[in-house]
Amino acid sequence: MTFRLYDTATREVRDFVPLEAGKAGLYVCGLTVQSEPHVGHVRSGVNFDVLQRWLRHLGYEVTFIRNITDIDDKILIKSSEQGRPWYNLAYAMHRELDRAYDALNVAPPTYEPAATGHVPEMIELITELIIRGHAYPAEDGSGDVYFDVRSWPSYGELTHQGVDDMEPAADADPRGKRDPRDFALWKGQKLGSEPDTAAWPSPWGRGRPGWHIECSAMAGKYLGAAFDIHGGGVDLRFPHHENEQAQSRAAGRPFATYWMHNAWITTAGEKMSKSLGNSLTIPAVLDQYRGIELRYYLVAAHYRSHVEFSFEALDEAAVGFRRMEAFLERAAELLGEIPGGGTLCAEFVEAMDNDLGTPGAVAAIHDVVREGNKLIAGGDSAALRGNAASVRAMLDVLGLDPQDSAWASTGSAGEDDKLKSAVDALVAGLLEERAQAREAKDWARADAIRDQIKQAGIEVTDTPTGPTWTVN
RNA sequence: GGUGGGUUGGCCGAGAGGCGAGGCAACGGACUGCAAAUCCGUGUACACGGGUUCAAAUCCCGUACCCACCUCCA
Repeated sequence: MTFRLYDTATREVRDFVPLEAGKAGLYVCGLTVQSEPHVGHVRSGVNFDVLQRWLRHLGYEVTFIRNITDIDDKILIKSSEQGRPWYNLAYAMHRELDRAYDALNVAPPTYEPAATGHVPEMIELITELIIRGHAYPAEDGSGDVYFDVRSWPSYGELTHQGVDDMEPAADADPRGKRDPRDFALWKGQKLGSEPDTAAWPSPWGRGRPGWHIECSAMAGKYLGAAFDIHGGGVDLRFPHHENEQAQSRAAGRPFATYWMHNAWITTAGEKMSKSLGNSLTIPAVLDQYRGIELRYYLVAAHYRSHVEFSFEALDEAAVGFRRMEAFLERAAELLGEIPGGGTLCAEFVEAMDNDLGTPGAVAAIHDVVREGNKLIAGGDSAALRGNAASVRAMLDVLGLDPQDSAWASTGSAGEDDKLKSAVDALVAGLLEERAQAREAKDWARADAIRDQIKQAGIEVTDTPTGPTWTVN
């Protein structure tokens, strides 16, 4: 069975056929680093990380480019409000985003280019468009350069819209546009209101990039004129991706073969960007939940499904994930270590091949976990070994292997271990006493000891191999 | 006005013509001194109204409600 994915441009699930056998080029629109990342922002990071992992699992050599937009109107406005340089705000938020990705085990892309580092490539592309008659410098002397929508007959092809059906942008700045739908490739510096540091020299005077041009320029630089998959959030289909495709193709570059778009996460029925307080930023959520639990929550829904975020649903997801995790822990106690490289079960593979069907993949893991739990009763066995290895391997494809070093708590790990062995020594004596009471069938005494330990916040659980304890 | 997406059991969330994905919760049973965990079992779910079909949550027509995008929001 081949890998199939839903292509937004053709609106159908298609077989993935790479331009070059064995290789996959992937470009994903990353974030505009203007504020702290929230749950909605990282969904795209997690979704495309799963895509990357699946492609690698299938044996593709993946080149994954995810950009950072580090200059735009919002960054300039916000930084000015906060009284700090725009580049400081962008850099700080970029680091914040990296931390969020790390906390969710989102693997770094092959490269993460930033818009401000690619002005020459953009100028080159804009120049090409002007030469070919698809772009023009504004006639009002503003220094802007616009893409000429009317000059490109297939404009609107990605989102299946006719130019004449588009609502003319009422609020668009009409400075020197031939058509209100023309969009800016280059924005001339507004002297006085914008800092000098936010302007770069160009053939059309000092200025800064339009939004869309950066992605066309950077995708072209790192992936070539034609590449396999372009991804991003649904909101980017229009205008961003439509414009990227138009300006790239108008410059003679075939651009992406497949377009993938992830759906939204909303809260209280609204886009997070509108309704966001501070409670849903990644650092705030990670105060209450582990990164692996949040990632499981995100992966358990299909990437094209709208998710209504709630802490109740996140709670449930966390419980469901712990079922898998607890199985691996019990198996590890019996087996010593669970080997890597286990086989993926057929249902899992089928689900993943079908447009990254992570919900089905997760269900498949739960089924294998159930089998594994039955095998545990039989102690160490080849069957259990294979089963646990399989669970681990499947979780790993989803970036959810609890034993992945990426999840190791940073910094205080050694401290935790010391504390754990200290508590263990203290509890051991009490458990020994309880064991004797149980031996004598003195249940009242045994339960009293268990209650005493519980008072200290430690839960004792009896297992076939003896009692264990966990904090809280 | 244009272009898309959605409405599934108490909850989350898949599926896309025929056998009840999976998880959480609940209830019963097994196991356990009791718990916990685990396993087994228990559900007349597909917004509404028509239609097509031997068969519809799934296809078609209509209705209602919700959401997204329409030029710098993942």
